[in-house]
Amino acid sequence: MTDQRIEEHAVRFKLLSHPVRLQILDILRRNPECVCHLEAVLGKPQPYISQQLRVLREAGVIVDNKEGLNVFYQLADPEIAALLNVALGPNLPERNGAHQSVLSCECPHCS
Amino acid sequence: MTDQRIEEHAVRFKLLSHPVRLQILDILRRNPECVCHLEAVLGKPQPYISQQLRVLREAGVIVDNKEGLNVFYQLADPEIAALLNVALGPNLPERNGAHQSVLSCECPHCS
DNA sequence: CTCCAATATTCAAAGTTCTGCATATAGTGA
DNA sequence: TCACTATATGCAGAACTTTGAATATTGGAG
Repeated sequence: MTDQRIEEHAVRFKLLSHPVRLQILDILRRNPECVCHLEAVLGKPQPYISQQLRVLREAGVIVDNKEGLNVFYQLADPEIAALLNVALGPNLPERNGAHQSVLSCECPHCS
Repeated sequence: MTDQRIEEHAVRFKLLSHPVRLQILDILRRNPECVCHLEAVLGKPQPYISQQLRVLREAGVIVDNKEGLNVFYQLADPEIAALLNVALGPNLPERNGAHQSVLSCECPHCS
């Protein structure tokens, strides 16, 4: 295992070592969701959510998908998905199935 | 997934997000090793290694085993082992088998 | 008991990350 | 075009991590 390879893995783990980012990834591994949805579920200010999304996006772990005014993010990294499966438990079909609407989110997918 | 549970997982990932700690864990998942061995392999000063070992020990991820003057550390957390298997690849038998002696290490296991 | 070798602890400076806030951009509909 | 809504960016202070250096502890040999 070269130093450079170890460093890359450490950087990946660092992405997962932040509670808000970890929670975002746990949500996105089930369904693509828009920023306003994450804002509603996590109860954090929107610029703060966007900043964490940027970190994940620039690392290539998630990708964004514009739908009108909304931006839907989804998990795009199978290795991260595998790590989440081991750490947080598998992404079960019953959790995975339907998109859970959230009252406080007004996006097209929730309303 | 409660906030507290997410927080605990984030803390675990943080342990793995440091290159030296990650490398230590990658070595220890193969064999128990003494501090002087890690010092020789990693090429870092001894107090520095001991500090990272303390972080891992206090988190309950490794345990120490005194043999005379030497202290041998080993991985003691199956969940961390599982994460390492997914991230760094499996701990193969051929890597796992014999303890690799290191010239610059003078401990009883190396000489 | 004294010395030596292995490991542990403490502390402080330098660097990084986190978080909140103010503001910018971009897409949509009137 | 203008106003509005959703999202993104930039920046700065606070908090935390990292790293190195000096020093302490512990256990064994003589």
